[in-house]
Amino acid sequence: MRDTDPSGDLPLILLEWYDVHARAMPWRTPPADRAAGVRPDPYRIWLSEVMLQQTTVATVRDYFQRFTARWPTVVDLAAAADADVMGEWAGLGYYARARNLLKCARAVVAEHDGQFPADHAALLQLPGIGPYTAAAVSSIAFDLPFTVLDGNVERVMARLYDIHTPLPAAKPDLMTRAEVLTPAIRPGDYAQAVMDLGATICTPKSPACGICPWRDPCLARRNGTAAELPKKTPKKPKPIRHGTVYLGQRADGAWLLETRPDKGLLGGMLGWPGTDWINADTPRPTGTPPASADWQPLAGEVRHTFTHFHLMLTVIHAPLPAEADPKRGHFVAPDNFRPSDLPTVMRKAYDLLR
DNA sequence: TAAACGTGGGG
DNA sequence: TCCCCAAGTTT
Repeated sequence: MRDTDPSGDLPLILLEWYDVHARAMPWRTPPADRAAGVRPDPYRIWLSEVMLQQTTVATVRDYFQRFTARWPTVVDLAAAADADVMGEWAGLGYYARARNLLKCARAVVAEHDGQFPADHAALLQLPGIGPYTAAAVSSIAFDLPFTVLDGNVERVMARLYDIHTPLPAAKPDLMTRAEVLTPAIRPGDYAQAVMDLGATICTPKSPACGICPWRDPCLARRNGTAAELPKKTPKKPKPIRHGTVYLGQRADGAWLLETRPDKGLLGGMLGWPGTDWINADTPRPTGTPPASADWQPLAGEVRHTFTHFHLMLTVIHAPLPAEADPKRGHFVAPDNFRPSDLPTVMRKAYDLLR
């Protein structure tokens, strides 16, 4: 019976699987605790969800621990200095998330009395909270019946219903299917269960269909198409860009750094002064250094790949005179300089000099 | 709608 | 080495 008309039992089957197989995570309230009445902390759910955007669980763990140790509540985070939050986020990527994280924390304090609203529409109005995160916080933190649609859920739905429309065009259809399945009971556990299923069983390559709790109703498994779903529109090739950064250090050890403008690539992050990064097949002549000094290029170069281009970075360094008055940037005393405050591409330039 | 926006790990 | 991928949002 369930083979031919399984729709009514699908959510229940997955929740039973989740009760046994839920992965432990620092921000997660296990299903047993949740059943005993333990409520998740909306601050920690929100923080983890923002960190998890386009980022693996393994990468997020350490950042989450450091953030919650340093800023235990949203009120603490709202009071933090911008540079401290950006420095703590360094290396996680997609730095607009960190800028919006602070804006959101301050909005929660200013507009919601320091408490995240248990209201999907209100959450959606906050900076950095889009359709996914609003649904995730609503369901996981407040157990409201909203449906998350992330990469995992898209993949699971595409396979469960054998949908061959390529992403992102298929999203509305996948969302409708996901919404129909979302149960009125335990929507928070259910949301995490579908994502866990996608992360551990219904994986992008070689899915473990044999041990999947939804193996019987899954149409793609029945049709042998699971491994090729979801279809995606082809990606555009990445061009190569070239640029130069200037690593200047005074005799007292202070480094010449700049805080990048809030908009654009690495916005709001600490970095080395340098040239624009220009599309080219070969390196460009170096630009104008931030201060007069005996600049010398380093052997080798920094290679780094961003979302939409490859970068070849020439690194130039110089000792700076004590009276140097740079046109750009500011000096950071060695006691205040943490290489870990730099975004990865800038840290690579520092590592090349070391 | 499409492009911009990071990084590290796995195959 | 290279390509794909990860619990997306903003413009």
